[in-house]
Amino acid sequence: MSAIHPRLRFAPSPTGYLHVGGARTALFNWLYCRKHGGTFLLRIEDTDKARSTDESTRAIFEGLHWLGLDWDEEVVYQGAQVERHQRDAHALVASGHAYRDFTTAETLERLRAEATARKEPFKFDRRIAEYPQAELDARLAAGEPYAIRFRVPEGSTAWDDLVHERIEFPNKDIDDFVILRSDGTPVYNHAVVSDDIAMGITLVMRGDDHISNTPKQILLYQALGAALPQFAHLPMIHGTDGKKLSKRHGATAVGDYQHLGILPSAMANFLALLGWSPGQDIEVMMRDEMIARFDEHKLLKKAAVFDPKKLEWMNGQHLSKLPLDDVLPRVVPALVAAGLTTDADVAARAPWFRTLLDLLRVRARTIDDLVRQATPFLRDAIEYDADAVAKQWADRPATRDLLDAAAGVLAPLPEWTPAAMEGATRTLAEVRGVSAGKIFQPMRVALTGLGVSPGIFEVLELLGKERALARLHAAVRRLGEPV
RNA sequence: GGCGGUAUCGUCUAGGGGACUAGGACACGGCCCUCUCAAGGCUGGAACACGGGUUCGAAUCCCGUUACCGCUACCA
Repeated sequence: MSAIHPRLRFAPSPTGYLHVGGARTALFNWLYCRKHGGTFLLRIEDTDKARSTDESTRAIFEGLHWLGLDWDEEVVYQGAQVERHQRDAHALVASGHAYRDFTTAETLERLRAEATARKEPFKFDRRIAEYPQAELDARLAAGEPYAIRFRVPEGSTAWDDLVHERIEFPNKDIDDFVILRSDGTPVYNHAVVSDDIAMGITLVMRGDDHISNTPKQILLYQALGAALPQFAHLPMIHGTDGKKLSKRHGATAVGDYQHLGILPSAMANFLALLGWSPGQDIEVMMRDEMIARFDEHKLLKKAAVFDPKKLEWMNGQHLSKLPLDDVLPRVVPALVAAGLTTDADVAARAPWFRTLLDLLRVRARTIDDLVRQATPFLRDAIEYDADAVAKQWADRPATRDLLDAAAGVLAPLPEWTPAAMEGATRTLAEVRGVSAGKIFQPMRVALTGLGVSPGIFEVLELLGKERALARLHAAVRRLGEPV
């Protein structure tokens, strides 16, 4: 049943950014190929010149690159295939599977309007396109424009969908559809089939909004005398309100998530779980594991709702579970972009940066979170968070006294090690008769300006003795000032 | 309207006739851990759309209803 060498394609039309729905379709195609040793192809469906832009094409490439979905052969541009589309269409005319239709758009519109007025469904009557041979020749000779319509045969068309199993359509419900417009350009269904045949596609995996197109395409394959590929129709992705995902739902382009500080592996992991489940309660998967576990037979039929909250959680998981070396290339540029450091600085203090980011990443959900938390460690001056100050520095004189004392016991330490710092501060707490937390919390605010940070001794160590003491003194000074 | 598709906690899902007092995850609440947060552990509430069948037995199979989605273009 399965082809010897699977060839799959992702075929977006470049009329916008790379949508998360499209990204997920691409992901499943890619996963299938990587899992089964297939070839993953990319085809840009730019037949609609009015809506297609190079910018969109670039956005699609970028989105795919970012997600790590690499294609195996040169990109195919559908717009460059029109000659073949025309050839195939005329071949169908020659073989009797299609016919020329001289009916003008205006006439069609009128007939449709009339049918609607009569409350009848409009159905194209192929008899209005039939002319005696002599008249046909005359119209042709006169150079009258005509569209080419497919002659839908009697019977019914069915296929065994990889996710839906058997689907069957009575052919009587399918109108004779246009495959080549009167201006010589191909219509979608025809272009797709012609291209898929030419590209040797063995499995067409796409959104289930194409289910109704499939019988038309199958008919085309058969008329063209080509072998049928397998079909797999993936469910759609909806917004939180259950409607098809659109701009109204906020971020829907993969690029949006990239800029929101999401890691590509987390995005891929999250997307893969929309419409597929590896079972065994497995959720978090790194790339290789995802490929290993991917199983097209476990694809789901039901549309899924895109939940940004879960995406964030997933990102937090990846942020802390990925090898540090895989997350640094994503985080360092963000730090540089925020003006907190430079590549040269990172290179010069690599071990320090690794320690810092390793400590920070477990408590961040997005790269943006991480950048925010790294700020006090990379700037000379810190900003005090009002809430943290209000909470931890409520009793200003007492806090001032405690911080002063803390600086006092830390300053003489011969070695700036966590063990030494902990000993000194805990002893201080004992002497003062307060819990250790009563010292650590105000210190945290003094050292980072924030109410949240890694362990206090890790913070002290990361900051270094000089800067740490300076911040404690600054806090003491600040607490001495009138409010 | 016609045709097609779908239907388990708010959300993502496990489940493919008895193992289901329906499991996990996100989110939400509580507790533990603890110098804060995150992570982690424990824990609470929360679902088989409805109605008929088939069967000794149905979340699982069949039919219908309802809801939602898609196609019905010389759009893709």
